[in-house]
Amino acid sequence: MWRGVVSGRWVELASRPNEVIARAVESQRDWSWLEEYLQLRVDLAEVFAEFPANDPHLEQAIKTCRGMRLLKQDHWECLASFILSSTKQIVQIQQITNLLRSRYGERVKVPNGCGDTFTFPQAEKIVSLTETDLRGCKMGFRAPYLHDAARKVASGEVDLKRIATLPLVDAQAELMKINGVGEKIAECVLLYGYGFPTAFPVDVWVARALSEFYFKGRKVALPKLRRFAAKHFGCQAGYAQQYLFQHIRLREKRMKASET
DNA sequence: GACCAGGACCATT
DNA sequence: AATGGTCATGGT
Repeated sequence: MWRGVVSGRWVELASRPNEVIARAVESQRDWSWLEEYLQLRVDLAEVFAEFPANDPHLEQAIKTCRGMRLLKQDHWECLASFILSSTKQIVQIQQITNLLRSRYGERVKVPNGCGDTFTFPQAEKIVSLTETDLRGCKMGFRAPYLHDAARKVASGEVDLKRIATLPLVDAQAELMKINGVGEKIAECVLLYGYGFPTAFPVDVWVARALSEFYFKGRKVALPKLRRFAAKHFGCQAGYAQQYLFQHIRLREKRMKASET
């Protein structure tokens, strides 16, 4: 079960075979905001059909991560979250974003008995904060990066809506105008926030997976990995990336669990 | 205490 | 085009 805030509303999700059970605070006559977030109209079979043929690692990933979908997250929240992600563990990223929410977000209605819940603070709100405020949320050297992003987004110097209309390379260059946003974070935002299907972020986990699966375990430099991915994974490379990422991380978790 | 975490940036080669 | 140091903070 998952609880969170989507489009400013509290929501609880439970997954069942071939369906999702959702609960909101007030009755919803229109769930399109959630269908968009979960990308429920995407036909996974059509996505997998675009994967390279005869790739046993992708086939294995499809099995271990069955049904997994890419989300379409809020542009600003996605950008800010990935700026905060650099060389941080995922649980720590959640800790930082939760601090930001509870201190500077807006409270949302929750069902009786559920804990306090807040929206992710808007760029305009982040701009009004000092670097000390931001460092107080445990983000360390990422504080000036987040503030620069908030300033450029709030002022319109970086137009997050317009980025959706650009070709991939131009959209990436636009995001990289922000201090603290390099190729990897830009590709994350393009994939998880905008749904560019060929965006292929290469983080430490994906780099490991690519090296192990496609380069016989040799250490391969990032630019070379990116070039390989661009030609090997095709027009749904983003989905391939997410399946490889989740596949290798689940395997790691199982390994650690069996050590004890 | 060393080492690493969904990196970016800067200087150097 | 690639390598190395640095940045803050917390977990193992």
